[in-house]
Amino acid sequence: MLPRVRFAPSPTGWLHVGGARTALFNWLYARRHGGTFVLRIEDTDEARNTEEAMRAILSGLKWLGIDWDEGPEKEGGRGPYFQSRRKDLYLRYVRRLLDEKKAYEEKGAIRFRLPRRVMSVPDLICGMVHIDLSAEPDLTLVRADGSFIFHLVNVVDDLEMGITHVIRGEDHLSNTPKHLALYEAFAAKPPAFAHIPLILNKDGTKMSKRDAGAALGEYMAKGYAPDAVRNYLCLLGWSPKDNREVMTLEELVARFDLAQVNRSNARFDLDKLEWMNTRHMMDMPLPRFLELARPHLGEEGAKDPAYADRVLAAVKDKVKHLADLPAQTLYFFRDDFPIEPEAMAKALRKPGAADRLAELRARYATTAEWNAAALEAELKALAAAKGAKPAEFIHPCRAATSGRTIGPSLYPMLEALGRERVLARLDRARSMT
RNA sequence: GACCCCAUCGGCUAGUGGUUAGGCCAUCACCCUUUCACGGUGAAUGCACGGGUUCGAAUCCCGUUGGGGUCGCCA
Repeated sequence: MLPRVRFAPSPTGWLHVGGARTALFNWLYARRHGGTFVLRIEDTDEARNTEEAMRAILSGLKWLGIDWDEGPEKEGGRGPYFQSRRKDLYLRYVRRLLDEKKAYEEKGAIRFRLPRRVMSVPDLICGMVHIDLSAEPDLTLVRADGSFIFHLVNVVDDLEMGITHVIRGEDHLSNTPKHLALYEAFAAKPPAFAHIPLILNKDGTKMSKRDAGAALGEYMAKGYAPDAVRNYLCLLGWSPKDNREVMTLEELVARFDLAQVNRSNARFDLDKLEWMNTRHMMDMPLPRFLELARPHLGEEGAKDPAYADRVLAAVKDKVKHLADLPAQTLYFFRDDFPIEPEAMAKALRKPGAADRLAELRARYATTAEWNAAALEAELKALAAAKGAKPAEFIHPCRAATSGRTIGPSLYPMLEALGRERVLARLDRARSMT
């Protein structure tokens, strides 16, 4: 039987990295085994649910490349996929428990009689876990106001939706015996459970929604590559066991399985995510980079899309975060870009810089082919002819054309800027040396 | 507090009785170099502790300590 798994967030806040990774593991498991990934919205807490949070969760999942086979915007045979629209169903299950005296009413609420014995949870990751329910208080299923409690709806939905594997955070492990008791009361076969370790903050405390860096939206806004965030998240609690770290989506799908999921919690390490991000930016094909980067360029990029793409290609291997793009590429789009003090001091105000810029300007004015290779050959030939090191031309040229001391490789940068801009800027800079 | 899970460099991890305990991030040094990066080489740093089992434990068992989680009419 092909697996059916689900991610069941409650729309009470933004998607956080822990939830994102849980979704990812479920999705990966489904894709790896040709199963079905269901997205179910657990909106039973009407007071705290927001439409905004719902949209944030969906867009976060999509951003990570996670699609669902059944769920919101994609109705399947087991819907509806919002718990707020399944109340009749829950009521039927509760009535049945009431009829069979397995539940009772108390102060208007309905409570489930927990079996007072040791329950065993066969967990795919933690092994067999025995938990004694003898001292546990009965489980409330329905509030006095008639709304339903998580444990009830979660179990009923997993049952009704034919979920075969419940992959969720380890924080649910201790509650699982109660869920098992519910399955038993419904005379139903429970799904397999796999409790994955939690993601901790850098200081080892549990990462929760409000912690710094916990919201996936932050990474989306700062312009991380989803390929990198997804890859990094997978490496928290899972390992392909062969020292491979940088992997594409396809590679992750091909390698992922529950058997290689760890039992111990992992800390979120921003430094490594940064590294992973630049790695992915450099490794990814240009078309993919353009697709991710274009939206971050803003108005400047929209004026001349072809030029914008050339700019992006030139800076691709140097970008840390896509959100930095507007500031980082300002000089490509505006002639009134600032000349940084450091560029002024270290390059333009050097003795002989003005002459070099003039010589280079003359040379570039007549360069036949305006491309990186030709520009490099011209500059080096000029340097050799003047008995100077290429660097003595390179640094003033970079400062003059970009106003900065750091940036992409010079020749591709000049090629992208185009002859007209480069010559004008070399002229302008001479008067500032 | 009770119960549950966990424990290898600072972080993420490989390792399932015999290894010089490996890789990646971060750190430091050097090399490469048109800047910044990238890349390369090297360094430093680890099996939480105590008992067992065994010819032999990072690996198996028990305990201690530490960390995390759960005990809601939150999910």
